[in-house]
Amino acid sequence: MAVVTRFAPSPTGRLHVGNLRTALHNWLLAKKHGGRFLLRIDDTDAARSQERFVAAIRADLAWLGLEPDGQERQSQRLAHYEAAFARLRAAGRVYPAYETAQELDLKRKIALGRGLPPIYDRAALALSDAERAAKEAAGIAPHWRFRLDHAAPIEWRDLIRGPQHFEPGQMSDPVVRRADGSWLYMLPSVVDDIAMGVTDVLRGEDHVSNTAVQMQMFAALGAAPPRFAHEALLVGTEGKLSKRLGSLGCDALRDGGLEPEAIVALLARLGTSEPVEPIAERETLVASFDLAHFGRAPARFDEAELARLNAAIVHQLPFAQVSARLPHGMGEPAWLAIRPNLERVADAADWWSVVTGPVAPPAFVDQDRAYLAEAARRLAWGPDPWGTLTAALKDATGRKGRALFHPLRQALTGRDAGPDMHSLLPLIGEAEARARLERAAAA
RNA sequence: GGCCCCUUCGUCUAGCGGUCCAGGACGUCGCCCUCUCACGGCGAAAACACGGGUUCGAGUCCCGUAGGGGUCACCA
Repeated sequence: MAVVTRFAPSPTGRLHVGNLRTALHNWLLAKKHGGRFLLRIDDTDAARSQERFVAAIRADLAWLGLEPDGQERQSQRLAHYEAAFARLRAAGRVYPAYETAQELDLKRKIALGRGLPPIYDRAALALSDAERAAKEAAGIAPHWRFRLDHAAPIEWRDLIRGPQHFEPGQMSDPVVRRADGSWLYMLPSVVDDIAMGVTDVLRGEDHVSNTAVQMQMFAALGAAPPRFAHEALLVGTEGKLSKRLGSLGCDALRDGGLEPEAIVALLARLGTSEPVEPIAERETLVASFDLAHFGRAPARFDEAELARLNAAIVHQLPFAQVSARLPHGMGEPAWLAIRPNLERVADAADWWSVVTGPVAPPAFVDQDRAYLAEAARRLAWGPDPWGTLTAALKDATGRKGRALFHPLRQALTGRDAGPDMHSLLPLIGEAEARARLERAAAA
């Protein structure tokens, strides 16, 4: 059977690293099995959903190369939820409840205070017809809960966590519909997973208990449940779930000058037994992807590690892939010369400015000024001007090592370190190089 | 607090009772390459949370302790 996975974000904010990872893993899982990766916008919460975030999510996925093979939008599928709800209601699996949010909150606090699990007490289920009528007459609109079947334990074999077991009696009957008639995540998700033919639900472990109740929803709607896999969440470098991590959006990553390949390479393998490596080829990542490689403990996401990986990726990037992002006039030879010294592609502009000038070398002592004047006179153009120049100066002055090379680098680039002068000097050009040497000698 | 999950080098992890004085990757350190930095090559240091069991034998099984993560919303 063909594999169908889905990524179902709610458009209430930008995608962050946690989201990105889940999206990527679903994409990898689908591709690994030649299946389809679907995007579903979970926008049932009209108050919090925003159109600009829908656009941002699509753009972010496209930037990362995670193009969906199909898309759905929950706000356009309301009729289906209505139909499923009617079925459940007819089957007695859904019931009206009249408590206010404040009352429920109070009940929870009391239970917690007494050391009890804050589970809904099913008071609404015990209401008589007369009591319900009274509530309705008083103008109280009900919200609706899915009635969990307490008869048997809920079990499934999780593709990452192994055999799972939940006692429905220890869980609250989930609210599936608000008093204003709008839908909560729980039921629409099941209805859509059935309709979309989703075979594998891969999500964060914060969803495990949701899966337990959704198992019963699939059954109540007469559908076989998909396979489930819950991955451990990411934590920050300090080992806790950090605010920084939660707010580290895809936009911030992109603005930070990171390559999508670096983000993908890290997120694809972090927390798995596969080594994190600067792999730019998507096929390699797809081939090595396996849910069996996932650890069950939370993994740390380290921005420094991402930065290092980005540098390694940049060092491999061919000119054709970056030329559009390079400063005007910067060609392939310059890219190849500068590339090894970059952490981010954007930093290429800085080195390019060293080539184009002007540069500001330090003040030299008399001895070095004479040396640089000598260098300006002996500068000769050819296939390897730097090799020719340094060889000539070595003979003429007897200098060697650092004394021979360092003043030249400083005068020509204004810096103490940088790309190989053999490749840098031809880029600077004969006239400009001589001018820089003469200027430094005269300063 | 109840329930679920987790705990091996700094980090991600391999390990499914003996072949582990614990292997790999990243990082770190050293060496090499080299006219600088970077890249690259080679090498080294570095871990079984703690306490009890079970067993001839435990990183591997059991119990407990400590620590961490998740969840218990008219969020998703």
